[in-house]
Amino acid sequence: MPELPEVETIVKRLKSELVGEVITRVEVKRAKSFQGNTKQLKGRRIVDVSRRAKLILIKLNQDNLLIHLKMTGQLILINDHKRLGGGHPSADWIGGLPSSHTRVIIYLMSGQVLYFNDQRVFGWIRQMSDQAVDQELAQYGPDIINVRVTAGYLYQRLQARSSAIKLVLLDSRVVAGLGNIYVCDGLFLAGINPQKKAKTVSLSQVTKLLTALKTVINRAIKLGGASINTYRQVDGLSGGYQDELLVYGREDMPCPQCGAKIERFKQGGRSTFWCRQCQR
DNA sequence: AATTATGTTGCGGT
DNA sequence: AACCGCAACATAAT
Repeated sequence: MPELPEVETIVKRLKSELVGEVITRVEVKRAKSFQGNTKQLKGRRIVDVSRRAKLILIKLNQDNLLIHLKMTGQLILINDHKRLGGGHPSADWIGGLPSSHTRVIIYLMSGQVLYFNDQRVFGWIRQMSDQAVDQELAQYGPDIINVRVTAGYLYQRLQARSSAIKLVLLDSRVVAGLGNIYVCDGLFLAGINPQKKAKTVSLSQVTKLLTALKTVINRAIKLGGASINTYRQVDGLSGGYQDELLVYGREDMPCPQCGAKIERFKQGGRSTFWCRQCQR
């Protein structure tokens, strides 16, 4: 899934394209992917698009559409059946649209069409009231790039946890927006062993860790996210961070700092990539 | 055929 | 309570 940088990239583009648009029709091709009343949504105006954690919030003049892309969700916007921004067709998205992975199609008054593709069908679009949205979002800790996340805050939260630092960073109740890619790369950049118990990470290490996490996150935002597998930007093109990965997905390749082999092992059922020389 | 996959939730056991 | 491993969701690629 898209992690924070990928969702942020999508949201920025959607905001500039969709604010002021009016929904003319919502077509649900897979019931599990959409919860709401499609008839009610007809005629609703999009007043804002924003991101919180890894969620996309499309605010309407009444109600909201809250979207989670989970592992394989894509939001691709087509203008009059031409891909936004032009360019020639490529392998940058999964087939023509709608594709066999298209789960929901949102038609807009201007003629633009928003496709929600989701190969694995873990993602969803939900029509929700303001109150329901607040309730849903309240369970998340602050975003990793929120100014409220200071080294002091993070240190305090880590102190309370005896599990491995890698696993605690993936806990969205502590900080939101981080996923496997950026946690692996952030821990590498900070020189911290992913297996180190969270409560044993010193304040100066936490300071370094926070800087490292923000560095990789902001770099990835600048590059339009990491297209490892199915992630695509709103125009269907790939991001660029996949070409700058430090350790994620680089098992057996040389460490960018010391040249030792990057290793992989499982934590919480998921792959952790790291350099045992550089991360202590 | 088995393993892997950017996420999250929930269950049972310790 | 905190923590852990594992399964579940559903699909495709290697």
